Amino acid sequence: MSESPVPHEPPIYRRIADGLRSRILSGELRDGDRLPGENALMADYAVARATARQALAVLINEGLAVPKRGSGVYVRLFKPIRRHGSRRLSREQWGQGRAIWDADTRGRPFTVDQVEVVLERAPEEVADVLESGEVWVRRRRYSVDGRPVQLATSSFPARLVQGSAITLPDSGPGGVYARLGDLGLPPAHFTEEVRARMPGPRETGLLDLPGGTPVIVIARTAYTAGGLPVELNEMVLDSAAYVLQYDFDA
Amino acid sequence: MSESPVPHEPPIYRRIADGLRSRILSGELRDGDRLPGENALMADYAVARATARQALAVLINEGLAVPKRGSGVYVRLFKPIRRHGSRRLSREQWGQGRAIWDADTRGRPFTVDQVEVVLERAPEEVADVLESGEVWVRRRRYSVDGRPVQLATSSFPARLVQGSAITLPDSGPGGVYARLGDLGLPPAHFTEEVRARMPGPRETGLLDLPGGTPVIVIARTAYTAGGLPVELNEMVLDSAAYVLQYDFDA
DNA sequence: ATCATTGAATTCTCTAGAGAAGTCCCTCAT
DNA sequence: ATGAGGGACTTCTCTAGAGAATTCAATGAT
Repeated sequence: MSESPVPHEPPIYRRIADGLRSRILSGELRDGDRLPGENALMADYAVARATARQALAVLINEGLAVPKRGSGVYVRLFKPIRRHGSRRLSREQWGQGRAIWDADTRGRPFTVDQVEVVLERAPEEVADVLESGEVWVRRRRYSVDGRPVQLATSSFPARLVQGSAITLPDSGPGGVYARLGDLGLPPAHFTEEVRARMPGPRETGLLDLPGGTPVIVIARTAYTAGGLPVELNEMVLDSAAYVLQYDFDA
Repeated sequence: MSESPVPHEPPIYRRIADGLRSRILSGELRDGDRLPGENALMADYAVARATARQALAVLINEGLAVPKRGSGVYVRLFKPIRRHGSRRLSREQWGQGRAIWDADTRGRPFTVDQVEVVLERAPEEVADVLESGEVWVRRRRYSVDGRPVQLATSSFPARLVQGSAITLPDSGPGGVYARLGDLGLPPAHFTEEVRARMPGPRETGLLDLPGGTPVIVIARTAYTAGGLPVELNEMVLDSAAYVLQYDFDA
């Protein structure tokens, strides 16, 4: 009968989460600070353990907090790496080029953790793009400051790169693009498709992701000036570690 | 003393989730299919309700499943909209331009749900980019097929656009970019910064997001040929609804 | 000084149960 | 046929409690 004027009072765990969130966003709790844990919330709000956990899970899920088992729950810091799509058009020449989000890569070199180079049958999507059933695949993991931030899987049409250093773990000076140049197939054009989603268990493990961190997935296709696809690079990025930047003209 | 040869047997809820996930990825369970619910899992695996819920939460969190209260948990479908960064260089002219991810926008027009146009003091980050303390702000929400997919907040330096149709809810034919052209300030260059993260409660509400869906945040700055910043557009996208595409030359 | 051990604190996993709230379909009266 | 009303089923929220796994600092032995 009675229409409730307030559509719905949020549940307890949500109100606890809201309180903590506003303390984080207001700056009262700062990067790396410790949040009140399960026990503290149980005492403060007189709720059961599961309810306190649920409140913390909300913040962890939003990426605002990171749980450290046996230690506590902490406010998460965000210091992303800036990744430029097309360097050529980048901000230097455009206005002061102020950026919205802070980001430093200064003096933090990438290191390659794991490399694997194998000849494989291409899965259907890859075969479609590269117009090749057999591909050389280079899988690697990149880290910054010892922290894994990106997985990359590059595929090359086998018939084009057979015998080149692209099929070796060490692709030589200048990397695979220099080798493609040696083969008379220098990439002239790139297409990047960007998605975001939650990681699967494999990605969570390889990137050592805390809960509540999505991944950015980039599928980059490189074409020669003649329009021939020569590489498909699928990258999986820790979204907390990256800002992508793309510059283009109208 | 004894090193466990198996590093760690995963907990029950994770094994249940793994089983369901592989049934989804193998194609046995398809888009829109109903997953075994709490009660079914309790019976099948002889676990408590909370454990069954935890298993389902894993999949929901990965974006593989969507819960429908009172009804069940369903495998999620993914039919993204393709958003092009620079149309000018797009795939049409480059190879066959096969795409990795399917996407259709064909015949699904955008509609604008909500529009708000106000004069505001610019927050610090915005003021920095636009070099203006006062800005006209246009907030709107876009939907496709009645489903909200994007929030957009455009800011314009107040002193530049004062008196133009940009300050009105209906910006006229050709939109705000046409109006900037009328003012002698046509945008010539764009910079887009792209991030991904989990949504806050406001965004979850406005975009009607199910659990486990990250958002993509794009901050786009438009510059005139002279390098003057004329617009900052902050967009929040349902990541399950979008694929971004960027094309550029080497 | 350095290293190993202990113990308290913390998160993580799980059980058992209950009621609220929403969905869906079948049945019955109109 | 159409609509209203139940009733079964489902997810959602929450309580109470217990033990495992991990972290971290203090203590004690070398």
